Amino acid sequence: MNKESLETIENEVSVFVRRIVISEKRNAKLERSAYILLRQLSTHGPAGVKILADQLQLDISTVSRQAAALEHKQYVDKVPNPRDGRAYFYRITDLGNRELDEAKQRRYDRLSNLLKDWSEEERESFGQLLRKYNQTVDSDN
Amino acid sequence: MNKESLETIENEVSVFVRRIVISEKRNAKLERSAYILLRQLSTHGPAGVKILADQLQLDISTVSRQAAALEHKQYVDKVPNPRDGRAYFYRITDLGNRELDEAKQRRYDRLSNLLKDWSEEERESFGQLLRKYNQTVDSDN
DNA sequence: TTAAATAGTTGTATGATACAATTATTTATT
DNA sequence: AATAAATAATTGTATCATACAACTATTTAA
Repeated sequence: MNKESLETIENEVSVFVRRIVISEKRNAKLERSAYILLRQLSTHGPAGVKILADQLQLDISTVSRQAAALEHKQYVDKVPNPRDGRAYFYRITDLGNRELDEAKQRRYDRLSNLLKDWSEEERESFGQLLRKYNQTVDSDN
Repeated sequence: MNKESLETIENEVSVFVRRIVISEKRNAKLERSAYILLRQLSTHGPAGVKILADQLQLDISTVSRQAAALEHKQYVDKVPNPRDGRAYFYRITDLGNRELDEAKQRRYDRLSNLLKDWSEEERESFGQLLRKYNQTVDSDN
C-alpha cells in the first residue's frame, strides 16, 4: 500500500474537518447538529431518541437535548408513543420542513459556488469517495 | 452543474465530519487540536501564537490555550522572542517530536487498516480531492 | 408480583472554539 | 522625548457538541 496516499488523506482530513466545523458555525442559522437531526427525521420518519441515537451513532442524552431544542423551536412535535408510556416520537413539523429545505438550499448554494471551478468528474468522485468512506467506517463497527 | 453530486457531497460531509471527530476523541492520546498544532510547529518551525493562529485560521486565544497545554506536557518550549519583549516562540521538543511521530503512526495504521480494501486509485484520489477542497476553501477567503 | 430491562431526562464534565477585556511592550505621532 | 496608537499574548466568560452517570417512569420477564 502506498504510504503517500495515506499521509495525504491523514493530513488533509484534519484540516478539512476543522474548516467544515468552523464554516458551519458561521453560517449557522440551523446548527450542524440540528440540521442532521432534522434531516434524519425528514428522510426516515418520526422516531424516538433511542432510535435516533442509534441511527446517528450518538449518545441518547445528546439526542435528547438536541430533540428538545428542535421542539422548542417548533421544528418538531413530540408525540407520546401510544404503545409505550415511556416513549415518544419526534415528528418534523411544516415549519421544520421549511427550515430544513432552506438550510439545504443555502448549503447547496455555498457548495455550488465553492466547487464551481471543479470538473463534473471531480465533484462526482468526491461525493462517491466520501460516501464510500462513511460506509467503510460503518461496516467497520 | 449536476445537482446530485452536490447533494451527495453535502449529505456525506456532515456524517464524515462527525465520524472523524468522534473516532478521534476515542483514540485521543494526543487530541486532534494538539496534534495539528504540534504538526504545524514540526513542519513550519517555531512560531508565536499570532503566527500560528494565522496559519491554522484560529483565534489567537484558542491557540494560546492549546500552546499552553502543549507546554505543560513539555511537548513544546516557550522561548521569549529576543527582538520583541511581548512575543514568544513555541518550539517543539524532542519529547514532542516523539509523541507526534507516534500519533502519526497510530493514525496511519488505523487509516491503513480502514482503507485496506480500497483500490490504490481510490485512496490516491480521495487524498487529492480532500487536498483540492482545502485549497479551494483557502483561496476562497 | 416482584425484579430486571428499557426510554427518556437531567446533572455534571470535557474539548474546542470565539469574543471581550486586560497587560505589557513596541511603534508611530506630535 | 513624551504621549498615543498598535500589537502579542493571556485570561475571563460564553457557547456548542458531546459523553457518562444518576435518576424517573414504565414495561417486560421471572
